[in-house]
Amino acid sequence: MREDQAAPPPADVELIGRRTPQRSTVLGALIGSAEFLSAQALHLRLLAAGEHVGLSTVYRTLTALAEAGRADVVRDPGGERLFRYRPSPQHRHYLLCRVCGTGLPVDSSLVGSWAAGISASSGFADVQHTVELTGTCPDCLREQ
Amino acid sequence: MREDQAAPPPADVELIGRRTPQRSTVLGALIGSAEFLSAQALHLRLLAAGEHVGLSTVYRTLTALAEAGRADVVRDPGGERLFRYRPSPQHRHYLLCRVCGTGLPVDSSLVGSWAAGISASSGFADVQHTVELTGTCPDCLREQ
DNA sequence: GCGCACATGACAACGGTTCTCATGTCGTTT
DNA sequence: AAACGACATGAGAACCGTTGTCATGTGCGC
Repeated sequence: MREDQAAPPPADVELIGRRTPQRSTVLGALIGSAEFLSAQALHLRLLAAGEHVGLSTVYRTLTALAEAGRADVVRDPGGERLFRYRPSPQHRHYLLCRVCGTGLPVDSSLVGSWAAGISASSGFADVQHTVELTGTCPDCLREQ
Repeated sequence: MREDQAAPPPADVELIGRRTPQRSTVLGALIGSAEFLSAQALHLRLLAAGEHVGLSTVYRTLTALAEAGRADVVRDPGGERLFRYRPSPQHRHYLLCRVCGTGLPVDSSLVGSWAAGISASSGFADVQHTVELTGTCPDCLREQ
């Protein structure tokens, strides 16, 4: 972790559903993080920053955000779900650092068209794809 | 499920570690299934077939198989791990039916070289990739 | 055949996520 | 401004896949 803990409440970012202090807080923390965060990690951050938001609420908010396409979700090797705010509405893929969690967006148009081709030639309908790249980022590599 | 329940003990397939009836049974069931199976589903199948193998043993065997590169592992949307026997030693990708679980191997050399390219240009080390395609297979599509 | 390291299985423990439900509050309507 | 109803919250329990524990069993090299 290397950025701010408690992001100020986002002024102009659209919330989902009702505007409540808790949702603003969760969304703010998510936006304030450049890394992928688990729901629990985000919850701990908020607690550490003195913000009292229930774990259930964190889960609910993150899940809703993901469903609305406002967050990217990824699964770490342990099966935990990691969230990251997505400013742009398009489908993205990331190269994720296994050590610090930093996510580097990568160009995946190639994978997209590959998946589309598979979809067409296989006869399968409604084909979705998930691509996850993991590695060790240069920073973390240096610190070993 | 559309194939045999209790596969006969595999005669000539190399086991991992000691040759025990339980491992033969688990491996046999895995080989006998064309679909991806969860550890629990496989365990249930064995019970239904009258084979008494402990759930722990099923997990241990499948995990060992996966670590040895003898099985492909995939995560379903719920986070559950699905296993499938891998006859050939190479890295594979599958297009998975969300309804029946059937896995269709797909040509993924393109993705492999794409990942290798990303790896080289990003500065990340030890880059691994997981690609999961899911859809509805023609059979299941027809039955709706 | 002996012995021991490895394997097994019943069960408990664990960790992430979701559910429950009583209470609180946003925002709209009068 | 007050009231109301639908939605949101949070503490804790429940859930579920998975892994650990440990006493007992057994494959296999000697």
